[in-house]
Amino acid sequence: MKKVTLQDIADELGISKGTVDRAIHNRPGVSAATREKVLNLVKKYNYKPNKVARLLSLKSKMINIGVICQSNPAFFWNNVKAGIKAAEAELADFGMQLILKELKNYREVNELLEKIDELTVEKIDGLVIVPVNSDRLRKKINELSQKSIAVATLNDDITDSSRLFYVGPQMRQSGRIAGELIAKFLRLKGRVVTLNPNIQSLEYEERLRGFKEILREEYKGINLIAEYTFNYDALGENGQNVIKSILENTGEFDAIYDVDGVSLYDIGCIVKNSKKLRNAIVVGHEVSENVKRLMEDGIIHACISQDPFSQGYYVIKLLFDYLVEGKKPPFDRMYTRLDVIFKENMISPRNIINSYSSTSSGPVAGS
Amino acid sequence: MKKVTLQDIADELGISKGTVDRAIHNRPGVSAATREKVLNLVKKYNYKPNKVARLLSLKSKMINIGVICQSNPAFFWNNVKAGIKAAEAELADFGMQLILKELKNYREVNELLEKIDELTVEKIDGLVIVPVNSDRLRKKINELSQKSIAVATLNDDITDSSRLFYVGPQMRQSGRIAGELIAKFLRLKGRVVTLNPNIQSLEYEERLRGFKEILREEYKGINLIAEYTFNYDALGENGQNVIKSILENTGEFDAIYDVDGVSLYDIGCIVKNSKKLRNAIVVGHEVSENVKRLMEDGIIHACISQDPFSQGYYVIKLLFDYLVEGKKPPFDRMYTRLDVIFKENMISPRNIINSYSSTSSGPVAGS
DNA sequence: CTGAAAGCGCTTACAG
DNA sequence: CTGAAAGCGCTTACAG
Repeated sequence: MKKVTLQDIADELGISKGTVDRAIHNRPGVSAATREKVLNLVKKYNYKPNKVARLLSLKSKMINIGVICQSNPAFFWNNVKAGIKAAEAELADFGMQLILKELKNYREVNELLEKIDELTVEKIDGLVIVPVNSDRLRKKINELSQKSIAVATLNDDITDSSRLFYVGPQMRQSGRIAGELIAKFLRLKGRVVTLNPNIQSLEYEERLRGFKEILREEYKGINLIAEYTFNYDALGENGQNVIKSILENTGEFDAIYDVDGVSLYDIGCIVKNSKKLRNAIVVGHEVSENVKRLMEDGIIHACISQDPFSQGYYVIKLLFDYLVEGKKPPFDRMYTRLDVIFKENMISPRNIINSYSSTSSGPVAGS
Repeated sequence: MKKVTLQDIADELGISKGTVDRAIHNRPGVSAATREKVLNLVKKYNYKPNKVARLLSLKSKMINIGVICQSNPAFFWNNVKAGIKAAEAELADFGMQLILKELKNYREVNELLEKIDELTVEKIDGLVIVPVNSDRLRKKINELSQKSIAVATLNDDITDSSRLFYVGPQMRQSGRIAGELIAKFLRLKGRVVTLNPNIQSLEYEERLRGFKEILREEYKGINLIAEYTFNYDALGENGQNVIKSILENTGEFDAIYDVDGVSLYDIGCIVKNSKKLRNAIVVGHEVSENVKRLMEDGIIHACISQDPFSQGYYVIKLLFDYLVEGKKPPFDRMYTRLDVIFKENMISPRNIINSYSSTSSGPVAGS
């Protein structure tokens, strides 16, 4: 009934706990014969080292994790950071130390490489980054793994690199959801316009691909009548007016899919303030406080959220597990939930456990 | 830089760690003067006892938690149990022992009371139940708290009892979401029929209340043209035919809201197999494998899920925290997420972190 | 290759 | 009211 301990196994074999420990963790300095005897008993009793004891005794060697994350848009990355902090709070007692850096610029490889170098000077065991698609970064990641610094990617991925695992959304799927929502809001028949960000980003490309794919495959009654591609930020002050007149001059349509995760509020305002557009159904990504207001108004019908809190939380937890146990996540790509957010399930009451704080290190209540 | 320990504080004051420990945890046998000195330093250094060390030393006194949960419908309660098991796996090393009992009958107070008595014989520190609305149960809960057994309610609540906290859904809100979904699927205009379970249940009543409330307040274009109340199970073999003919004879309508969480598949089948009903939009609660199939077919448009995994997971985590730290959850009612499930975000790939297993005791991958 | 011992940071009988 | 010591279960230098 009582759980088997290291001591029990040592006693039964008449050897010391030290040796049992060495055998179990495949450390050098145990004879093949002894190792086998130990492993047999371990299997027989299904012995698992007690984690609490293990972590306590491991405390002497702190584990350092460096994180470099984005800062914009704040409504999104603040939630990611909240997740990171929650994991930090939990794991501090387990011997983890976190160094968090934020990028000033949006997806700029030079700044990213600089910060990586700053962190490696501080002797880190693991690193979390939001990668950009760059060969210099690829090379850097490979260098790091040479030095056996484990690298995890967060929110976006970089192919053909030696990064250990990815935590983030299923990008294409999130565009497919957008397609399904619009199709169902239109009772399977209608015309839609997409607004595409003019930024090179795997995420945006994949969303759009997913959106088109599902309309083509399953919702043939929905016509994609126009795609407008522009860099909303670059339009500056005039942005709203420009987009407004483009949309108003598009002819009849029923819905707008806004592909990026930053312009949704502005697009919503355009629709709200235009008699002609007022009845268009708007679907987009990520819920900011401003977006919530437009959902209250009924202007934005639904949003797809990629659970930023969990992204931050789990990338740290998983990396820590790897560094402590040598245990890789079960999948190369660990996907976070894609939540469909309506007015009535916008997470607002603070007592929602979307994640929750606890002694024994559960997630902390999200933003 | 280094974290302050009990020893550090003891050294600085020239007293023993034992005394510091006693002062911090408000245990008897410390002079007021000493206690004050200690607490001052604790505040100064913002000292928090190391959890890992604490739990390891606490191991001697195991904490026993009894859980009595439902078994039907299995597709729902299996997920709840998966959450319970995940919490158990995590907390076993922290000194928690779980005794899980399942009820054979659906919400039957006698069986529940029996099981409670069985558990109290085994000396439990905490108890989790799915309550029914009964004065005998109320009395029993009060008895238990007299004996300082902490009781938490799961999935359903019981008012005016001394239960410590509730973990489960926001019932009324989930009916409101159903209303919003149907309204948006119908472009704010149409006729709806509700199917109400003929079972006394706070949950069902509240859902229906929420549904009607939101139609009245916000979606005035949606007409509730009929409410059918019946006990689907009691109809037996003929159930489908009976409901089918009722629905077919109802006159024109556009959508069906199925209020309970068990009949959804059957209702979907009825709609699927009836020419007349085929175009009705179906919205309901909880996603079983069968329901998934009808979502694939496009028969069921969307489901509302109350995150059964988290219900099981967090009720255990929170209760354990209370028993170990004496720390009550921040809210009397801790709500789980209400997820809106579409075909494209049905959680199926196993690498979705809807929760995830980790060393340091994160949630385990849900079902 | 193996053992004995010290240590991780906290808690708790046991003495005084 | 307070201290010294043992213990939770594992890991790791240090000897041999």
